[in-house]
Amino acid sequence: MPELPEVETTRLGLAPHLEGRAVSAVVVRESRLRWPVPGTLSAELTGKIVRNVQRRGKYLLLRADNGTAILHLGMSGSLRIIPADTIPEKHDHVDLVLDSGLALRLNDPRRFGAVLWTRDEPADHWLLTDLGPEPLDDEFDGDYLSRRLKGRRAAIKASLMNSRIVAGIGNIYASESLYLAGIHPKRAAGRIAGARLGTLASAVKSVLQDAIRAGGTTLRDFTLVDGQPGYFAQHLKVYDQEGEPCDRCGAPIRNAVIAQRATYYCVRCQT
DNA sequence: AATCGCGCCTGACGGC
DNA sequence: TGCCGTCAGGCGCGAT
Repeated sequence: MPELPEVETTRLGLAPHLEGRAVSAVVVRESRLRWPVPGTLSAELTGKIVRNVQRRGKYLLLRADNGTAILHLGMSGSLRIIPADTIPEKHDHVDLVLDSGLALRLNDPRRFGAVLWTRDEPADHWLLTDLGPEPLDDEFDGDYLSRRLKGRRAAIKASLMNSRIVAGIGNIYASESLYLAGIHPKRAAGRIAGARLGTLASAVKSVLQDAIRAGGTTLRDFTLVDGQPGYFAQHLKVYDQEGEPCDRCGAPIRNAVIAQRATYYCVRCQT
């Protein structure tokens, strides 16, 4: 589920509840996530103040003075802020109880998400160290793409979803960005003219920013921290729109599998 | 070095 | 109603 815009809207919702608050307890009901929730998490975090909530790609970073909790939502995870005494429901795996009487609660039916802990700089953690630049940073532009995609024969859509090239773009926003840029998702990444890569970098930024503004995309599991859905699904031009007419030319949107993932595009507008 | 396919999980949905 | 196959927003790993 959650790609960069969903994680960012989650971060924006969490920050005012977490920043400056102490963690009064950590409850792990199910530690079998993508990687086991470390047994040391509670001892490390209890009594500590969350200094700030950051995001890197699709990772959320809860920074304390002695280390950082690294959270990932996988395919089906979501985080809520709830009264600490709320009865847990199915798949409510981890709570961080706060001294405010509220709690941060992770729900993740498929358990592809993660809760980890590091005492070091999170940027040096093995999960984050190889991540490409943030797509919303100035560093991510046509020149950067030109350098990184040179010679690559993989489909541009697979390259956009490659977190070593650029962080945070998943299946929905890869399709949407390529549609906005007018680039066929199957085109070899290394065979796109420089000017078009500039257009693509701008399209990625525009799509992500619009999605963040709308609160992200809710297809099924994803919710904002208050339990409300994100509304970007209404703005999707191609994703999950197979057979619907293209906004621009009216041709039916197609669905094809590229790099093992469903991909949506307009054959007429994307070349 | 780059790319591909697999597997980790649960749940929803369509066809029979 | 139930069973079965397919698919789903991610991502690391081993094989090629």
